[in-house]
Amino acid sequence: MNRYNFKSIEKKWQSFWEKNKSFRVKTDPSKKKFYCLEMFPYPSGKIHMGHVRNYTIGDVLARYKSLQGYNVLHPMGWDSFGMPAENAARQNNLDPKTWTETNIKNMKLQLKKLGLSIDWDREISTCDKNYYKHQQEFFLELFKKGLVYRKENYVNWDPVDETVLANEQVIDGKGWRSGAPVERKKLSQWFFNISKFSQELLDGLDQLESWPKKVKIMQKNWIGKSFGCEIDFKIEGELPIKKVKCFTTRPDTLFGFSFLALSVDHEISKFYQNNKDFIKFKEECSKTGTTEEAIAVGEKIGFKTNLKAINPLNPQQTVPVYFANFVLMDYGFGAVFGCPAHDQRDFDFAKKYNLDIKTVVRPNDQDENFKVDQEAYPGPGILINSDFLNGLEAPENSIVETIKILEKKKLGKKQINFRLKDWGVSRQRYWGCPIPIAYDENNNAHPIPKTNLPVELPENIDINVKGNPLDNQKDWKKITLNGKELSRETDTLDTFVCSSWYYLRFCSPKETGYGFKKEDIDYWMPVDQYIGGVEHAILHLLYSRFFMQALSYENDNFNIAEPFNGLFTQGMVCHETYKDPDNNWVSPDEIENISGKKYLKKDKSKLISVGPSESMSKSKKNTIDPEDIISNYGADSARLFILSDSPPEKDVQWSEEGIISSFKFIQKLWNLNEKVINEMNKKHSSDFDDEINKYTNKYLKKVHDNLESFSYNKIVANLYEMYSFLNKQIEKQYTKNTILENYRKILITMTPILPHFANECLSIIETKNFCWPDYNKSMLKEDIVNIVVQINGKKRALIQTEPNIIEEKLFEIVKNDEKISKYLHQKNVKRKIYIKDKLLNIIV
RNA sequence: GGGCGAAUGGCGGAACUGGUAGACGCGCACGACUCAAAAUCGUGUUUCGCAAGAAGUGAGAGUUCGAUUCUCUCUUCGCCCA
Repeated sequence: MNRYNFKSIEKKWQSFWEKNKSFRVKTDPSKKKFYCLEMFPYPSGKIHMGHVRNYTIGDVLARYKSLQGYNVLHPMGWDSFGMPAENAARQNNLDPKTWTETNIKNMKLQLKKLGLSIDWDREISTCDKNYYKHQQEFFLELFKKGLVYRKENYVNWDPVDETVLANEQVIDGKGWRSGAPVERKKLSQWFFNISKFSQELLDGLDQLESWPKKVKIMQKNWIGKSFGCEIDFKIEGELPIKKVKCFTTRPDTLFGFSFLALSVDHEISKFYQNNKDFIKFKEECSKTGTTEEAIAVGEKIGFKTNLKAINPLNPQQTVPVYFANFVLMDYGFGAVFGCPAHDQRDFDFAKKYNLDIKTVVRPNDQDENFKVDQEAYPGPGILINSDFLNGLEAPENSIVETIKILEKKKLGKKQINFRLKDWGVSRQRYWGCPIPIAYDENNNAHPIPKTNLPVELPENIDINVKGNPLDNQKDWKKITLNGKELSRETDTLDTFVCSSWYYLRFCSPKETGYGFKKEDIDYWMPVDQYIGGVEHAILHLLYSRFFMQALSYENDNFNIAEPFNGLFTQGMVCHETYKDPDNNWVSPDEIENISGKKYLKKDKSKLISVGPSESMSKSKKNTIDPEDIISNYGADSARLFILSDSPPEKDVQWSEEGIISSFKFIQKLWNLNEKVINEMNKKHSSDFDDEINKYTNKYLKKVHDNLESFSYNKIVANLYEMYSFLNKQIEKQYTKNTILENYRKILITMTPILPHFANECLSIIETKNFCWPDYNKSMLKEDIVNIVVQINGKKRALIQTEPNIIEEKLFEIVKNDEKISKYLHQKNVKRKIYIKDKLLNIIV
C-alpha cells in the first residue's frame, strides 16, 4: 500500500485552485448567493490556532454552500492598522508599513497552506490608501449628517512619554512603558453619535434570529435602556444655582431621600475651584478611577458642601449635598439622589457619613415595622413611610404612579435613559486612518474636500519621538484650502472604524469611485454567516451595526438595517500548561514524555508539572504553531482535528495525541480508497446493493443535518463510522456501479473538511464536476425496528419487529419473549405505554 | 455585585421534540504480525459483581409509566459586564 503523501498532494491542489481561480466569484443576480465571512485577522506576523479554527469552520461552510449550488462569497483581508505595528516598529527600528506588509505576505502564505476556499482577488487591507480613502469619505458623509462631532474628553496621559494611553496600557495606574503615574487629561476629540441610534440598535436585535442569544443579551445590557424619571431638586444655599436635575430609576423611593450626591465635574463644582479641600478631594477621586468597576468595588467617599437639597415630595425635608466619587458626569445629569435603605452604594455612603437610613419598601413577607439594618434592600415589596405613596407595589407599579404624581406637580418627568455612550474615535497615534479634517487659526474644523482624498499617511517618518509622530510632521500638517492656510488633524481613527464596514468593501473591492458599488451590495449583503470570536460580541458587532444605521440615515440609496444575518461565535483553542520546579512556564516543545502523564524538560531533565488546559497564550507558553503542524501532518489533518473533539462553539483542547490520530485516520482513509477501488474492479453480483445504498443514504442525512446545525464535531464522528462500515462491508457482493456511486457521494461529503484528500480521491475515480449529494427521504424507512421493552420503566429487552406494528400484536410477541415472560409471570398487567416503533413499557 | 451558561467513564465529548445513557475519538488492557520494537490490524473497556443482577449523568427534592433532558433549592466551574 502507498503512503498518502500529503505534502505533494496538498501542494498540487492548492496550486490547482490558485491557477484555476476556483473560488473567484462575481455579482450575478441570476444565482442564489451566500456570503460567508470570518472575522479578518490582525497581521501580527503568524497565524495562530485560533485562526486555524475560525477559518476552518468558515471554510467548511463555504465549501458546503458552494457544492449546494450557491454563489459563495468567501473573502479575506487584513485589519492592518493599529498599535502593535507602531510598537514593533519602535522596537525593531522599522517603519510600521514595512512591518505590516511583511506580516501580511507571510500570513497569506500560511492561510493558503490551510487550503481555504478564498477568493483572493478580493483581498483588502485597511492600511491601504485605496481602502481608507473611502473610510474618509464615510467620515465626511457622517460629518455632514451631523453624526460626527467634536468634544472635550478625558484621556489617560503618560507625562513621560507624552502620549495618550489606551486603557489596557495603563497597569496599576502607571504607563506600561514609562512606569510613570498616569494623569487624566482633557483633549478635544471626535465622536460618532452612536447613542442617537440606541433604540434602533436595541430593536434590531429582535430581528437577528440566527444570532446567539448570549451575544444579543450582552449587546442589550451594553445599550442599557433604563426607564425612570428626571427630577428637579431645589437647592438652598449661597450659590446662584438653585436647582439640580437628577435622573433616577427609582423615583418611588423619594421618601427615603437622605442626601444628594454630585459628580466632581458637575457645574456646581466651579464654585469650589478655590477650595483647597475640594481640590484635594477631586484629586483623590481621580485616583480611584472612573470605571464602573472601580466605583462598585472602591470605597465611596464624599465632600460635604454647605448646601441643602429639598425633597420635592416633602418640602419640609432638607438633606445635605455632597460631591461623591461614585457619581459620573456622563450618566444621567451627574447628580443622584441618595436613598440608602434601598441602594447598596447609597447605603455604604450613608453608613460612612452617618446619614439617615429611612426604610420605605418592605418585602412582601415583612410587616410595617421592617427596618433596613445591615444592608440595603433593593428587592420588590410594598411602599411604607411614604405618605401618599404608601401601599403601592414596588417596583413596577410604584414607579409608574410616582412618575405620574411628579409630572402632575411639574416636579419631574418620565425619561428613558441609555447607558450607551457616544463612540470616541480619535486616537493620538500614527498608524491609523487620518481624519480628513483641517483647522483654521480659530480652531474651527473644516472637512477636506472629497476630491483631495485620500488624506495619505506620510511615510518614512521618525516614529521614535515623544507624543504623536504625526504632530511632528510640520510639512504634512500644512494644507491650503480655498486660499487659506490650515493645519491638519493629527489624530487618526480608532481601528474599530476600519472593521465597521470592511464587509461592504469585500463586495466591491476594486471600486474606485466610492466605497462600494450599489449593485454589488444589493446582491451580496447582508452577510449570511459571520464567524468569529465571542470577544467581539459587543464593540465590533455593535459598531458595525451602527455604521449601517449611520450610512442609511437620510440616505435613499443605502438601506441596510443589519449587516450580519447569522452570527456564530467559536470557542477558543486550549492546551495543557507546563511548569518546571521553579514555577516557570515551559513550552510543549521543550519537554518530553517519559511515561503516562510524566514529563521531563528536554535539556536539564527537570521534572515538569502538568497544569490545567487553558486558552493558548504566549505568556503561558502553551501555544502550538500551526505552521509546524501543517508541515508535519498536513492541512487536512489540522482541519480534521480542530473540528473533531469539541462542538465549534465550545473550547477545544489541542493535543499531540489528537493531531496524530487525525493524521493516522487520513492514512486509513487512503488505504480504504485503495481497497474500495480494488473491490470495485472485482465485483459482479448485486446481492448487497440495497444495503450499501441504504447505508449511504442514512450517512448523507446525518452529515447534512450536522452541517446545517454547525455540529462539525459530529461529522467527524460520522466519518469514522463510515470508515469502519466501508472497511468491513466493502468485500461483500456489490455491482461496480453501486460502489462507485456510493463512494463518490461519500467522498464529496468529505471535501469541506478534507479538501485536498477528498479532491485527490475524487480525481482518482475521475470525478470532476460535482455537487452536494442529497439524501432520499423515502429511502430512510427501516425494514426492521428495534423496540425497547420496559417493565415498570426499566429496560428488560430489545425486540426486533417490522415497523408500524400494532400494540396488541407486539404484546403477543413480547409476552412469549423469554427475558420478559419471567417478569409477567403471576403478575397483573396494569397498564401499557406504547410509542410506535420505539418503546413498550409494561406496568405490572 | 449583576447577567448568561455549563456540570455525563481515566480524558474530549454523543444522546433528535421526555423514551435503549456513554455514539465517535483519545487513553488503557489483551491478542495477531515481528527475532524484537515501532507502525499496523483485531478484541475489550461506566462502576460493583464469577454470574444473574444492581447502581449510575455535580448534590437534594418534585412532576411523570418513564428525566442527562422539564420545575424548584443548593454546590462548583466558566464566560461577559462591572
